[in-house]
Amino acid sequence: MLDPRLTRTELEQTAVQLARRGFRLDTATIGALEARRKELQTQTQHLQAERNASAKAIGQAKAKGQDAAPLLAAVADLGDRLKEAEAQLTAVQDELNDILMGIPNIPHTSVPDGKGEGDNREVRRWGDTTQFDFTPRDHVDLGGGLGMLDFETAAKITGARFALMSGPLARLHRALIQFMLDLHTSEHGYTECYVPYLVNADSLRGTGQLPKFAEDLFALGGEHGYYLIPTAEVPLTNIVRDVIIEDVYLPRKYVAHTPCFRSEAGSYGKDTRGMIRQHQFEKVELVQVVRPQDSYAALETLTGHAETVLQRLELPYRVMALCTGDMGFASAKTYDLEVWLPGQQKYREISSCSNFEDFQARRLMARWRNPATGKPELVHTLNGSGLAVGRTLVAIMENYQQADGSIRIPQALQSYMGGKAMIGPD
RNA sequence: GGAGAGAUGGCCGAGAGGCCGAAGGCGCGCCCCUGCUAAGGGCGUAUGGGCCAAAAGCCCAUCGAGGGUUCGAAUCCCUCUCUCUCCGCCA
Repeated sequence: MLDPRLTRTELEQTAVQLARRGFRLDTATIGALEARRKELQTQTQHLQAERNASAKAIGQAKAKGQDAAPLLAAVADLGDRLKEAEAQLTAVQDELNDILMGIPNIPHTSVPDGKGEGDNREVRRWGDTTQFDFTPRDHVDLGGGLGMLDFETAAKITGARFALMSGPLARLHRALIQFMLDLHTSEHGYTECYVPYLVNADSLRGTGQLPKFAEDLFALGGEHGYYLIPTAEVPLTNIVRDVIIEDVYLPRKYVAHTPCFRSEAGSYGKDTRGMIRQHQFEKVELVQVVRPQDSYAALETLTGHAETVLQRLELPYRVMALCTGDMGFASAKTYDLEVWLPGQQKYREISSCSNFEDFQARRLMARWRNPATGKPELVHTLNGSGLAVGRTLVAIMENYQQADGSIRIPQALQSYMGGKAMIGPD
């Protein structure tokens, strides 16, 4: 959520900044609602003050044994008028709040302008694209050939967009998770967390998935109304919801491995082949909660932490600065990491690292006590995939494949694979 | 699933229709006193919001959440959430 002060006093300037990302701010409606809100709030508070004053007077009169009847008569209709005013105020505030909750974050000045994916800017590139003296296959053929990756059986068990892995490939998938967690905890200073995979609506509102993106989520029926997490960002970032953090405890750096569940509504013909886009996938997620003045430096280091995973695995990638039109709803600035996939002859997204500034913090009421002012102020939140495990597995399969369909195991993972250096058809 | 108890400020804890944004204590901050080992005194110490150019000031809201009763609710009534104890069940 944006600072309501922006839509109260700097409405036009805010509209200009939001237009950069293709969002049209309805300034006429907001301006009118704000004027109405102000009027109703003033009126309501006057009536409340009147009620408080007369209630006090009645109490004092009764305490002195005086007749309170005339005082009571004077406020006879006050309750009704107050109730009416409060109802109108609530209605306007709700309407305004609905609009406010649907406004995306303002892009940082360093974010390149653009409409979509094609306007993203390459920041740097690491490694050369893998060369083969045979025609490289994609992970679906490779996994199928090994008999360790099976989409048909997964479709029988559940449906489309699920995968069944088995044997050494399933172990490699698990090894990746252990490797990433060990790297981030022991070398990058993150605190490992185990978190709930089911969350309530408040948590999803806090990080910005609700109310606008309900169709992307899997919702559980029943009395609880819980949702399956689309990313560990939700439980990890919500650790600091409604919390005032003392300065000495900043920055907070959390890492968790979780499954992620996404309905992928609206992506029907996209990436239908293989493990790239699944309803369920594993991800190791990095979250940082930092002082506002530190958040842009933190975005660079956090992105670097995710890059380290790719470098240790010796997977070629590039870093893209997302343009204004391609950024997520809550983000002020995002870098995507794209890994080279020989099967597609393309760079594909494997991590997304974002600075949300105070956008999430405001919804979360996540604050720190600023020693300079002594007051609670909003923190800045960041997160990034470190990395998407399924896609990392795909990248390893495709980049480390041999002519015979076997797959070499990257050096960094061999200790997690019981010393094995190769996955072959046996 | 059954039975019971509870939720008050940074923490502990009182309060049982008006004098309560809330006693008292602890902690924390500032000031004073005293130098002889560890104390004494004073003051202050929640959050969000409105009016205002801003400050000051005034006002509103908040005692787990939401509704209700009342001129007036931390206090009475209803619903929900969470915590604890006992029993059952369970990985």
